[in-house]
Amino acid sequence: MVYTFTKEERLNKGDFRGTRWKKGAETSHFLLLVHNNKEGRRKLGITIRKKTGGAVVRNRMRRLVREFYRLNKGLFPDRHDNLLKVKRVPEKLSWAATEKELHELLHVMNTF
RNA sequence: AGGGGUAGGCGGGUGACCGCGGGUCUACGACCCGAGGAAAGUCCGGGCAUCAACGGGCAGGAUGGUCCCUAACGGGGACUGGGGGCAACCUUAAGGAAAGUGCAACAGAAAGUAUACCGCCCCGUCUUGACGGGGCAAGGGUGAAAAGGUGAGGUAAGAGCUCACCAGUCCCGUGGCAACACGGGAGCUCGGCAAACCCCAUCCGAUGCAAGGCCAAAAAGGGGGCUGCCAGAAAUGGCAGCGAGGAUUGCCCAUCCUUUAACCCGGGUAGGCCGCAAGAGGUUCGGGACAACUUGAACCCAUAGAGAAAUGGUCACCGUACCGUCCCGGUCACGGCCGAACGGGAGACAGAACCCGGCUUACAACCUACCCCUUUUU
RNA sequence: UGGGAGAUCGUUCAACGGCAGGACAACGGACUCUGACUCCGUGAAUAGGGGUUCAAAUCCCUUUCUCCCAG
Repeated sequence: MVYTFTKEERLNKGDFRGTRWKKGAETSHFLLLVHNNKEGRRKLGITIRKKTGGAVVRNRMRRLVREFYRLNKGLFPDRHDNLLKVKRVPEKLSWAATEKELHELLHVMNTF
């Protein structure tokens, strides 16, 4: 297992347009959408609305999610675009709580 | 000891492992660099870039005590006047109301070339407390504001009618670069609001890096007008005018460009490259200035740069204020206080997007300097 | 990123610087056997802070929030 997250694994501007997403799993704070891509590579995109908080809060949330992806890459479906939407930000942004909730999210995802 | 004022500083540090963005090189790796004092709000100013034109006028906008600083500013400094505070100190959009237009609800007699409700005084009449004529604006009453204020003289009653002091206006003198201050004199007067229109003085071209420059795929699409005269057999060419289109900020004036030739012309999207990153820097010392600032020398820094956006995660240690425990020592007015030991203990506001100078707003904990007031002790 | 507009009862609209007013909704009463309709009445608001003025929803400054436009 390689613990990296390079530019090629990111979803870019063009990847969002005209894509039909399928709902993967949902928890109180996160929503995972997946889409079978043609590149044969696992890719990740994170979206947070501006209403959820200021720039500092949104940056911190995004970094926590990306760190989780980097360390638990095998849990995400391969050869798919993964779009993780942050519905709202928890009161306290801690690594332990985020990790726990994302594990639940992917457990639901992989059982179906 | 308590309370207050002013000016600042700082915005955790060290290490390990796993990662991210950019750059360089001997390139599957190594090395170096990688958020803030406000990066924020976008309220001002400047650099830079483009517009053939940074032409004129009107309109529009901004500023508003004086002098100075600055690249510039609506920023800063010092001083003057007004206001607040016992004081340290704070605060102030602070030009013009005899250039003009306007506004002042309600109340009140009257709200601006003053006026007379209750009143006061004189004269006349008669039914002796009313009516008529005249004088007055001191007192009452209304209002946010009532035509200088207080006291004395004066008078039929009164009034700057006269006098003293105070306030205001104008003139003169002295001091100051000036705003103004101080002193003297005159006549006694002619309110408030310009963050109402306005007048005066000073300043402002417009648009903004999604500016702008270069390269430019595929597919589609646009333009090459009309009249007159001349030349020519004709095709067509030349000149002039009109029109059309384009360019400039809201308007007007003046002005400019294009109107080619059967294949050219210009526009221009996706995408790519450039713009795109070492200076109006800081500290110390010396000179000038009350200061903002400026000047000379030395030293220190200063090279983040994406293009949907990089600085993260985990762990360990250090440790200030503070909190808790223990009971060891000291002190005691027996409430506590101080020192030591042990345990806990890093938290605020907040994320660069062309770059700087300010302003404004947000901000946990800690630290520094100076000053004022009150109380107690000596 | 740049430019512009706005914030008034629970909702939607008014208000030359001079007592914040309607409509719908809510509540109470009358009418009715009961309800609807109708009539009468009641409560409730100028986004926060500061300034100018005798007096501010209105004028000025500042903060917060919302909406629209360009690309």
